[in-house]
Amino acid sequence: MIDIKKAAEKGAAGGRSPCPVACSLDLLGDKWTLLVVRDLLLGKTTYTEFQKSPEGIPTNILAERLKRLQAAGILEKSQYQERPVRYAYHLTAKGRDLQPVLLAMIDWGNKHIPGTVPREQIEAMAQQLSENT
Amino acid sequence: MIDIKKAAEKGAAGGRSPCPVACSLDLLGDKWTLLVVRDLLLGKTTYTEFQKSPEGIPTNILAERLKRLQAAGILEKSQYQERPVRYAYHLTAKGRDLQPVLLAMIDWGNKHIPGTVPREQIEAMAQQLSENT
DNA sequence: CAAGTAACTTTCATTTTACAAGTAACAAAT
DNA sequence: ATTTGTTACTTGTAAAATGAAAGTTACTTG
Repeated sequence: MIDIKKAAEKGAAGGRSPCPVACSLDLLGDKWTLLVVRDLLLGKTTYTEFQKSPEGIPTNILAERLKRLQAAGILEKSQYQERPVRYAYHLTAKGRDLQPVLLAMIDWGNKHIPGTVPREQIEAMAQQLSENT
Repeated sequence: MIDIKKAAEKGAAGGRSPCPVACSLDLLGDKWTLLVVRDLLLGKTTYTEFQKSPEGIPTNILAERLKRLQAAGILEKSQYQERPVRYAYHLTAKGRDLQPVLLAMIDWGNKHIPGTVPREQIEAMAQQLSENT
């Protein structure tokens, strides 16, 4: 028998357990973090763009999440101009690898929550955003 | 142009926005809910089994999450014996449809968080649990 | 020079979470 | 028959996270 408690004693990535789901949730398990990742996958790059998303993320939460995601290596922050100084956020490969998680959530939402925007329409938005860059 | 703000006015499923990701997170976006779903997918069925998982979910949180997931139609609670009264929890079809989300998180965790239990080993555990029923 | 914009930070009331202990109903052991 | 154990919770409370609003800094535009 595989004893997950025993395996936990070794400790994986400092998480609650060595379960990949638990470890992922330690980083992504809240109401806002994956929405920021969603926006990044859609091609949004600036603090203000994230704020403008329809869910209305509180500005202090946004700042904290961006720091955490950067510390976790999911996104990178870069200054794209001086005077006035402006920053752009982009997903790393590690961050882009979260796309399957988001797609699975989109498919589940579309199937089980009536009135949700269909995946094709979301993919069309991503297309539009990357075009006007 | 697709105006997501306008679409939000119609309101989908009472969520923050009509985005399927946002709506899913309204229900699943925390550190514990998807761990309960994970346990259910692994074949665990009782309150005590959920409690015994290595992450150590607080008992009040577990009770609240089970109620929420039941109210959302993700799981069903049934009494499987009287004297003493005992309950079993099982996923509905809606709940089982969350498997792709969990699998995507497992794959991401395995790839990017060192020391996490590999998917094959988790699948083997699910097999074992369903065998001794 | 007043108003506006981007990117935050700070403050504080409210909500959620975590930890511990308690309860009820029954079963098994001494 | 009484103590001990098990299942399935509920209650209380301190600590942490969240949400809403206002403030800050740096710079541009009218």
